[in-house]
Order: sequence, then C-alpha cells, then structure tokens
Amino acid sequence: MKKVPEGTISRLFIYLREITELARMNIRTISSAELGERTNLSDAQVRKDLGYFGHFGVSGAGYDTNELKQALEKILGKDKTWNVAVVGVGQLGSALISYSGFKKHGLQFIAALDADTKKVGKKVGEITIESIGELPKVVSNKKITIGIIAVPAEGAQEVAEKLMAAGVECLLNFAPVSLNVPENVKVKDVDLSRELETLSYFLANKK
Amino acid sequence: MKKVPEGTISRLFIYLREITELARMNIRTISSAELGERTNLSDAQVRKDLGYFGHFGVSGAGYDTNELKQALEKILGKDKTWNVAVVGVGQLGSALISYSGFKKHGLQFIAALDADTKKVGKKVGEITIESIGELPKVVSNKKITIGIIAVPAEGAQEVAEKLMAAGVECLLNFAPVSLNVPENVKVKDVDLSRELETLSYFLANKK
DNA sequence: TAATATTTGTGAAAGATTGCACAAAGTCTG
DNA sequence: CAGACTTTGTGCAATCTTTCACAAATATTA
Repeated sequence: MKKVPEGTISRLFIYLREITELARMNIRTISSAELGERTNLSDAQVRKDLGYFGHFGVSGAGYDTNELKQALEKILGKDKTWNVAVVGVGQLGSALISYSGFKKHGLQFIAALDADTKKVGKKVGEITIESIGELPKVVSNKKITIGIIAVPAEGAQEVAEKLMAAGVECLLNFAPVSLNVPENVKVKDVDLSRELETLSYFLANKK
Repeated sequence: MKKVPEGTISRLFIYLREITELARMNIRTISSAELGERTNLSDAQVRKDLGYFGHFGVSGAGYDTNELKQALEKILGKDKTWNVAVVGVGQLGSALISYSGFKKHGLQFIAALDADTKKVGKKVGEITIESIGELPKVVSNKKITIGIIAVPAEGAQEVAEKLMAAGVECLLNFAPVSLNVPENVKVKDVDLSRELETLSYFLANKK
C-alpha cells in the first residue's frame, strides 16, 4: 500500500464523525464538496484522503453515508477494542479516566497506576488505583495495549520504559518531554502547555 | 520576515524548555547537535528553526544557553502575560484550571464560565465559576485574550461565537468539532479522543 | 435514449518542510 | 600564531503534502 500521510489518518476520524452524524440524520449520500465544507477541508483533500484506502464514492452521486461509515470504521480499527492503562492519577489522569468522550470509542480504560502509595487502593470512577510496581503484572493480566503517561516530566521516560518492557507499543504522552523510544513503538505527544503557549506566540506577534 | 513554519514555533518551545534546564544546571553553551539529541530532532532542524529569527550561535562554539534562553523567551512572548478564560467546567475544564503545568508560563487562568446554573458561584481552585451569560462582561472586565473551549461538541460553535463577539481572538478548542472562525482568529484544536483513536489505528494496522 | 449536469479518482503541478553538505567563522592546542 | 578542529548558517536537493484540473463514470432530465 502507498504510504499514507499522518494527517490523513487524523482527518479520517473527522470524516467518520461527520458521516456518523449524517447517517444518524438519515442523510443517505454526500459529496466530497459538502463533506469538505462541513469539516473545513477542501473537496480534493477529502477525495485524496479516502483514495488512499479504496474507491468508496460513486461518480455523479457522491458517497453513501452508511457504506462510508462502515468502511471508515473498519479502516480505523473501530471494530476492535483496546485496553488502556493510565499511569499517573493526578488532576489530568483522573480527568482522562472520567472523560466521557473516550467511552464510546472502543477504548477501555481498565487500569490506573500511581507511584504515590497514598493513592493506591482508592478508586477513580470504577477503576481501583494500583501501585506502579505492579505495572508488569497489570499490563499482562489486563492485556493492556495502550499506555497513557500522565506523570510529571521527570518520571515520564522511566514510565515509558516500564510500559515498553511490559510489551506496550502505543503511548499517549502528556508529559512535556521528548520520549526516547525504539521505532516499533508509537508515541503520540499531547503537550497542553505547548498548545496554549503557541497561542501566546500568536498574540505576541499579531499584526 | 520569511514565513515561519507552524512546526518551528512548536519546536522553539521545546528548545526553550531544554535550554532552561541546561541554564539551571549551569551549562553555558550547547551545540545544535547536542540540543538536537536531547530533543530528538536533527542538528540541521535546530539550526534552521533558530535561523528564522536571527543569528544566535557562534561558529565553533555553539549557543550560549542564557542568551538563547532570553532570545527565545522574547520571540515566544514569554515576557508578557495573557489572561485566560475557561468555558465549560466539567471534568476536563476543572482539570485544566487546576493543572499546575500552566501556572509558570505567563498564562493566567482568571475566569471560568459554565452554562449550568448549579455550578455558578462554586469555586475551582481560586476561581469562582460565573454564568455563561456574563461572558461579554467577564471578557472585557478581566481583559481575557485567550478562551479555552471545554464544552460538549454541540455547544462549541456557539461558545466560540460568543467569545469572538466579545473580542477574543485566540481559542484553544477541546471539543471534537471543526470551529468556523474568520481568519483573524487563531484556533488550536486539541482533540484527545482523536489522539487516542489514532493509536488504535496504529494497533489495528500494525505489521 | 440522448444530452446535460454532477461528482469521483488521480496524475501532475505547486507548495511546504526537512535533510544535506559545505563555505565561512570561530575555537582550541601546542 | 599557525594549523587542526568544531560548529554555525544557508543555498540546494529531496521528500512529503496539498491543490489543481480534467477524463471518466454515473446520475438526471426531458
């Protein structure tokens, strides 16, 4: 298969979200132009993105919303579920566990770990916090495939290494550091401070 | 000035973070190669990024950490402070307000608004939650320049419009929708579900 | 069914970003 | 202080991404 740009994957989720909404509203077909308008993307972009994965459209008519929805769900792995562990149960970690936005997406938060012994045994939502020492056991018993790193910067690399040693190959990193990982491991960085700071750059350099 | 790539700005914050750490450790100079190694970026990338803003290095020696730190702080608007309002005080909104990661960055969270009248009057950290009806007043009284949208997808566009009508030109949007904004307004989207889902794509398509 | 109108899928062009490679500038050593 | 070494800054090349533009396919209309 031809190499698919990073951004394409990300946009497929946007299309899927929109298409799902359209299907729910009983709209049967949509053109790339309309879909683009709804997502603030160009029609060409929509077509090219979809084009990486097959021929889903019909000339003169557009895309069937139900078909495209199913196709995208398949492509994006929505037909499967993945088990997620959150490491670091501070403000952010707790919020992520409780954040309802994740619930519906085939991602199951089933473990929470923290180094603070005072937190161990307490509950966040329905999950009982476990000691970080238990990490290898938790990962294998609960078949964790995605690890969320929500610890302070200083501890992030160490946590990443523990997760990887336990076999986790996908990390979502909220700590503001560049993690060092081998190339078989996929890391997504979400740096909230940096996002905000970027706005302050914009403000400082406006006009 | 030549057009500066999006990514460059983002990386400047990474350099600044690293440089600040180095300066704190009394390391006086650093080469682009070393800085690149510490941030998992190439030496050429480091030099090119800095090159957009001036000549900060010395051939044969590298960059003076203190000088570079100051220069970056200036470029990135760290010498100023900006007032931030959070709209939507749910799990995520509360976590953002309390998240200590922001405190040190010249970004002051000084207002929180919510549509839920039951929340109005309550406190999150040191901030008292105000009604969303008060938004125009709050923005102008408190000189808000950055708005954080942490409401459900359905309400996001409306909140964005209220903020913009009140004069806010920088938005950090956590709602999973594409906001429609005029081009003088800068929006940064942080879509946590999408980040996680991207990992599930990776898992589904591994090997 | 024929003529017109839509809309896709995709090469090729344009644009943006990153990496290469090296002259020029400065440092360091003996 | 001369020669060896290091490191920057930057054109140029390579790569990656987006946009353009149009033939081909299908729909719609009369």
